[in-house]
Amino acid sequence: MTDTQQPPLSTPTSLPRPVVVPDKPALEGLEEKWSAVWKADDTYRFDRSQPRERVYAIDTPPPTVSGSLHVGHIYSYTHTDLVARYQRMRGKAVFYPMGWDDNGLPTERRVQNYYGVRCDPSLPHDPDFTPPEKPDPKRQVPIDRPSFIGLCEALVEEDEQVFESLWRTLGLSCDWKESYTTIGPKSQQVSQTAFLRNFARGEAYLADAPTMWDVTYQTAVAQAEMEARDYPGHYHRVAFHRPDGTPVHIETTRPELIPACVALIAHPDDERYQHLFGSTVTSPVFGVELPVVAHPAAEADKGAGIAMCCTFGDLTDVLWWRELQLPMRVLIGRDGRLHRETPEWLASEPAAAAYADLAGKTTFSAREAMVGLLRESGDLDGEPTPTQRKANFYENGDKPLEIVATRQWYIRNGGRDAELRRELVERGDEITWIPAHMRHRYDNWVGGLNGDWLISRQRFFGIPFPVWYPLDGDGEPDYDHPLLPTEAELPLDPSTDAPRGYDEDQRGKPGGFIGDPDVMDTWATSSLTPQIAGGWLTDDDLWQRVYPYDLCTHAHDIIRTWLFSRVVRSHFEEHRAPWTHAMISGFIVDPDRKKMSKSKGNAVVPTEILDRYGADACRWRAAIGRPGLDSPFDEAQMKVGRRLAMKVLNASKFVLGGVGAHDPDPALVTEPIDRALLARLLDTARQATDAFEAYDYTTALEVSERFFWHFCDDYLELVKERAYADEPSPARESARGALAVALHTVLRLFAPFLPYVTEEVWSWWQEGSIHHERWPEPEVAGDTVGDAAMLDAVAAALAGIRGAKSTAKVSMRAEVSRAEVRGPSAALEAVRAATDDLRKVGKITGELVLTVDDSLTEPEVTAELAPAPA
RNA sequence: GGGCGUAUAGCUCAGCGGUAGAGCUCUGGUCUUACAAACCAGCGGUCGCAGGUUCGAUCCCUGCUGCGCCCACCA
Repeated sequence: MTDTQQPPLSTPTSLPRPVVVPDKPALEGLEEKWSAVWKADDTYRFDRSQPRERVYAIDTPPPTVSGSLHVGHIYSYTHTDLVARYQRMRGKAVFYPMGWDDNGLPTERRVQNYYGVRCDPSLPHDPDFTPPEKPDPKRQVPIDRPSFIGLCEALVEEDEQVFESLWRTLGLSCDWKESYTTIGPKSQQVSQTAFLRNFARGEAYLADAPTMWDVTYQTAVAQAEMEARDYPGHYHRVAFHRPDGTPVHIETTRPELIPACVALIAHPDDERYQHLFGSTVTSPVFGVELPVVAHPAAEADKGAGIAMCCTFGDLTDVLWWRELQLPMRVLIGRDGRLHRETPEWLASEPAAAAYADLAGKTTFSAREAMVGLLRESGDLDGEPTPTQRKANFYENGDKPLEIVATRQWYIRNGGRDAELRRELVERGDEITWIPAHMRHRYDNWVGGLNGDWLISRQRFFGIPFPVWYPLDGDGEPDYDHPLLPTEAELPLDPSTDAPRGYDEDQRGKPGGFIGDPDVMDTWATSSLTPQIAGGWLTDDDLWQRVYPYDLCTHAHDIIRTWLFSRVVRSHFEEHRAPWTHAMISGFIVDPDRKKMSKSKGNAVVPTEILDRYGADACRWRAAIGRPGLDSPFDEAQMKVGRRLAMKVLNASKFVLGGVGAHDPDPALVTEPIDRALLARLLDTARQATDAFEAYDYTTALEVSERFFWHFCDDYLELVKERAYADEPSPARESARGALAVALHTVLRLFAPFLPYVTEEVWSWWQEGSIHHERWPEPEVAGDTVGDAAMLDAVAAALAGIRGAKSTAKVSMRAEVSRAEVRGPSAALEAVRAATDDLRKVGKITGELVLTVDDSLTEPEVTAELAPAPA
């Protein structure tokens, strides 16, 4: 490319138009002003006429609308938006829908607290229901199921409006017309259809099996929703008895489960218990005869080395029960209490009498009562000793999970199938992980699964299973032959819709049917967000244009839930991963590097921060957090972002206010120093583009910012006298052209990060939205624009002159009577080319001597200051 | 116990096989006509520890230690 050709740093401008620069540009009000314009103009509308290869589709996490937000969330959502805006400027039609995760337990809980009600599905529907005026969370009013669901729907709608307003203020460039909710009809249809297909292919199944159970919410819980927490307990050393009366001591933290004991188990190699294998013992207090068996899962160094197996105290018990084919003695009910009726294996006296002390009690109370019984019988050896153990909790619960045998729906996820597990790990390999090491989280999780994915929940505000069961002549349901609808009948609710071939009045009657009472867990729905948002089933044209998606983004905590579950569904339905890239955010943690949470009181509320510093500052802060890295919240950093936004306004005002609506035309740029600036700019755009292509938005910001500060502090100072000269000259036009090109380009480089100030400045001198402009495209540029190194040499000389004045503690306007610049010849050539500019900015009135000294790497300056005027 | 990440200036973080960088903080200075919520200049680090590879290691390898996260751990 020749000197006079237009480099591609700028696009041809539209017709000249008046430049309107405010006297006092300000950040205040920009969010309100421009988000309204973007909404009115539909600026971020998805152009669905584009073919798949020109579409960039994003699967965005639907926020839990009933939850509370902290600043970490807005950072993570900003990361997605940075990529979305970059891709849009690269010419892609960006499919960027926002969803709301509004179904499920979090919403139920919020409704319960907000209105002071609880759902009682046994109550008949009251059409005149109104919520209590004064909610009393301690005394929740029981209400019928349709009324409860009505309250849920009303409240999530309010919550969603608050969220949308926040996201709009933050400047997320979603197409709001593509929004979805996880409870809405589209989600119901997609969830139920996908479920039916999973069932038809054998990927979903109904099983009556031991299940992790939350006694507070009285629902089953999936592995992905469990977390281990420290839980205090006591070891109790308890004697079982051989037929000859010899005691066999075990240690247990859960003596209340002794009545549910089915065996004692030790490791097959444990010499201490060899003589017991094959024999029987009797349980203390109850005198139930139990086998002593060997199993390798028993650990010799744990407790007494021999364990009692109860159905069920923990997951090891489930393993033993299954592998050793032990009987099931269920003791704990769904309400977390011991059964009120005496179990049949305890029917004999005195077992039944002893059990009467435990019947109907919570596990906690039963434990105390059982210890009392053991003391009476003399089978408690010593005193219970305190211990700290881990127990599994539902992540939203506050009581340890119990294991209860229930009938539940499952989807296969490789937890019980090595081949499927391998396939799912390979799906993970299809994804480009950002950062790469996040793949390990996925692999670890898939590799560590110990059961299939439990998707049914015994709750209300969720998507129902589209399933009924026929009732036999005795009114007992036949779970082996469920009644299923056709896909065309979906969505439906089996609690109000009757299956084909039946009438509604046969519901619950012998020979009739019942509906499956359960709802799907929210992850069973959100695992289908690509399908829900992308028009699967309903809009094949859209689906073909967006699937597979280009990107999914979220923080690392939901790799095991949301990310994995979407891979599972996509694997079954489409035999591929649902996206090509997964960009995983870290957390914003508090200054002590503790995770932010509302309950800990260390969460920073995003609206306050947005109000105080502005959206651009928040986005800047988000952008300096690299993918996958946790970073501590520090308010001082917000100020830095705000300062950059302010600097953009001021520098733009200066450039445009002084030189007017100058064409950003590189052909005007003839002076070597100006051409050096363009070379630096081109290099910056290249680096920013490379970084963005690698999803490294932080580096893209860094290089752009470095250029911009250098532009402001050095270049602008250096050329302002020349650019603002009254007399027209090629030198003046060169500076003005360079300023215009630089501003035109740097605004676009900043646009993904600072959408508000860049749009504001763009409106001062350009038509249309900057967010529809093309990203500076360095790849089609020549490399002969100029010599960027010149700038460094001149900047070093300038710094030398400033340094001399600073050391002398005089004003930068102080005159220099003589200056000498020493340095390598190449640098001096650069300085020579910028002599006039340097003299002006440095106020060098006397001679300026250039002395070649090739021993130096960069210019050094000695400056003699003129005596200060009297 | 398994896995992953991380350790660089007081703080937050870049960096990189050729004897260290930015921003913030701090210190000193400057009203300079875009910006004093600004600008200019400066102070500040044996790059966690110990080995190894190399002409040369902050960077690569091994081990150790600290910190963080994920998973497992309920007898």
